[in-house]
Amino acid sequence: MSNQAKKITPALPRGMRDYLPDQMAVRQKIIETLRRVFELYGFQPLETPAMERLEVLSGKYGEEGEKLSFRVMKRGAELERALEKVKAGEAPVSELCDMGLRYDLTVPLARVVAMYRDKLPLPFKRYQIGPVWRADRPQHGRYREFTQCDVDIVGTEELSYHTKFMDAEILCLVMDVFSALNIEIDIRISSRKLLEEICEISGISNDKFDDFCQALDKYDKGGMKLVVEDLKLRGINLSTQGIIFLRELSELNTSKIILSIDQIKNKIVNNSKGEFQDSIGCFDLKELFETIFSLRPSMASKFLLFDPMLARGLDYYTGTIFEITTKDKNLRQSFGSIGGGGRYDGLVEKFIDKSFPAIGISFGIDRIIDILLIEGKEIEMATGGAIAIISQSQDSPHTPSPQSISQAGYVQDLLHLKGISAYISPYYGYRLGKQIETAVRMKARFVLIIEDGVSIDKEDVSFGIKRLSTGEQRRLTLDEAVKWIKETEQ
RNA sequence: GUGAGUGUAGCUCAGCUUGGAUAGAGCGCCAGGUUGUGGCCCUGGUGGCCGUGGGUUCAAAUCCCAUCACUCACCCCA
Repeated sequence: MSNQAKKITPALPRGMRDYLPDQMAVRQKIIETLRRVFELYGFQPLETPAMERLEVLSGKYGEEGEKLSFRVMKRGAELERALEKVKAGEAPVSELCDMGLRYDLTVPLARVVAMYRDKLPLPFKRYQIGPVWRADRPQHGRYREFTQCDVDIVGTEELSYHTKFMDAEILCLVMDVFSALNIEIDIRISSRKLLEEICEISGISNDKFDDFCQALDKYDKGGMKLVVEDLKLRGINLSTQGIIFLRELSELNTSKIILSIDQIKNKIVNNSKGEFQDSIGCFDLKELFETIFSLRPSMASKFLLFDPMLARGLDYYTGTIFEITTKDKNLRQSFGSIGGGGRYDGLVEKFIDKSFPAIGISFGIDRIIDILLIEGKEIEMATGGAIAIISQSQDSPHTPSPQSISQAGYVQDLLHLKGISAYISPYYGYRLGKQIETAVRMKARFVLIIEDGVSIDKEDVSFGIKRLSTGEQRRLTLDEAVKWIKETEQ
């Protein structure tokens, strides 16, 4: 009966993926590398639910983020009631939903800090790895469900020096992570405070700041011309002076970082008509770069860039911002950024009446994996267990004798006790070629052959053990086999 | 949300322009060659509502319309 029923098409939700065992091996290895670095720096793991109450999520990401959030409908009677209200025009459609899938891991962290502020040590250094969801249109390197790996420090205003130090610590960690992964990257760094100052001097009002940032973000793609055009589209007409100022900034040679920050400071002070005596953005950035240069001199000069044109999209950033891309231009073009983050001092304050300085980085694990695979970096293959137990005898076709099976079970149990993964071939009793072929396909590293008429309860009984990667076969006792298997583990 | 492209076997694709008889290939899968030890080779076999619905026609994988799905670009980002 059931086989006549209409079949359900096996398919995934758009933009979401399965990770098959081979892919999982790669993922787990990379995640392991990251985790190791995080723990070296003293970060602790955290997990939070996939769903959050809608009010926790909303109002944190900006208009675009709002649109791209997956929402979850109310249920039961509550849904009925909301439906009535919406139909009657008494409530907006959004009234039908009360929860949403998390859009990133930063807002949930802010919620956690707000909820457990008395229990958590400050500064709170945590990492979190898990899926986030965005209702984007998928493209290469862009998914609707993807794994984010966040490392954040939530500090306390009482420790004012450490508060500044946090940014440098996060950036050092980023450099260490990519060194461990052996990926060549650039870290572009700027500051929202600097952008605010630039925005003001260019003659753009404060309420257009987000538009200004998003327009500025276009610089990478189409230069100053595109930025000006984009600003126009957003209803911002720059004064000639403003355009000249921005052009000067964009053409600034930033190869000498500290020097160029000083130059920008001067430009800001000069262009401000006496409004600015100094630039807080520049001051902070200079301090940050100097700190990193003293912590990790060689790495810093290799990876760090100062980019006054960097903007970043999320609303909640308040200070230092940065973005990670590969040095390889093609990869950079096709994947975009593989990580990014910044300072978000005001986020916890959206929940409670206390503010916590905080900074974090988000690694785009999926893109990092894609890049490692493209670059052909060697990644350990999955193994489906050390040893497959197969039978030489075929008592009656495909039906091994109870005696033969109990021998296999006995051997398997002994191997397990010695910590060797071992399983009885699903084709146990089929012709040998078939059993070996299957063992290869199931990614076993060895096969052990139970021969006809062996009494295996004797101490010194030996078996044919074949190493599948080389084809080498030896006759060994179980102890010797265990030794061989362990030797060949890398 | 806007624009473009693609849907044919488990997978990658050919065929479509110019409609015509049992819709092909490679890979995979299954069986055998192999009285029993995988990968190579050879032989045979399995496998298709040609995305879905409608239209044109004596006749549609092929032409037209609609629809859905996927891919790419924009947007935005990880």
